[in-house]
Amino acid sequence: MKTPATEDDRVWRALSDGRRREMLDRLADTPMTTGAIVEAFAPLCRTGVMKHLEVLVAAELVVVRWQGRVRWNHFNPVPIDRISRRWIDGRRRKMSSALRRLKDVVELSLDPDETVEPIKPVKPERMK
Amino acid sequence: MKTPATEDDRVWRALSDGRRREMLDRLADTPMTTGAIVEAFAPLCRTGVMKHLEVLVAAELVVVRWQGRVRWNHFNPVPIDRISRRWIDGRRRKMSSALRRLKDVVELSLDPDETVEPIKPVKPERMK
DNA sequence: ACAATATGTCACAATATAGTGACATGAAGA
DNA sequence: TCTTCATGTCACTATATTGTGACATATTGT
Repeated sequence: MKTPATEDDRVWRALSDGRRREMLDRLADTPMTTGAIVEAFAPLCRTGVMKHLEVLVAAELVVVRWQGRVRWNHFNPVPIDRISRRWIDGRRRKMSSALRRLKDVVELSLDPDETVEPIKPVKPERMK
Repeated sequence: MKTPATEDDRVWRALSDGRRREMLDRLADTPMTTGAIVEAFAPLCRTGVMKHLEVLVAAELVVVRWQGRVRWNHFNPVPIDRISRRWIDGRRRKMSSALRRLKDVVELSLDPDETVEPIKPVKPERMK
């Protein structure tokens, strides 16, 4: 990504990592201190956990709250709701027509001139 | 990601890049040849475009169909629908209760012992 | 046969990301 | 005060991702 990174970009990026999705999943059940998260994600080291949390906080998927020396990490569902609306719900129509097109195309693939498997060009091993 | 990468992982990864999301957005309107995509995404070079397409194909978000020497790239909405169901719809309940918890916590933050802003520990500039 | 076209592959550089260990600091408790 | 605890920051390595140019190959049209 060379553009400045929008809010949505940060959310998608944050969600692209399975560990972070798992962290969110746990935090959606209940807020946790950083230490508790570290235990839950062993053998990943504490610094590693904190880096993931940093990404989640930057995306506003996690909200931090302090209680003395303890840091509580809270899941914030708003950003996910936002990208879900913008990207999923806002495209339902497009998607269903795309699906229809795709089905047509795949079914037509018995036509000798057209293939779904790219067995046509160059040496078969190269043009996979 | 050190684990083998599941189907869902590949989808999330693919969606984490804004360019790829934009490609999908266009392909959702209409299938395109690789050349047409390259034109649309100038000044990104052809090899760059193909790498993005490769990621999208690996995630099954794009289905390829050959017609002579021309490669048609079709958007496949199924994987997005899948992660949407598993991750968004399947967590609605969790999310709304998390939101309630979060609101409570944020409102309570007038309590002198508890803060949302991490202004407590260490030197203020360091413990951001 | 030949040239132009559309695509695939390779080798490489630049940058981003994930992860670790060492060290530092404020809070809480004895 | 002194010790432990929870956390933050820095320096560094390893790996992944992104991007480019050069070259190769099949298809199409002349």
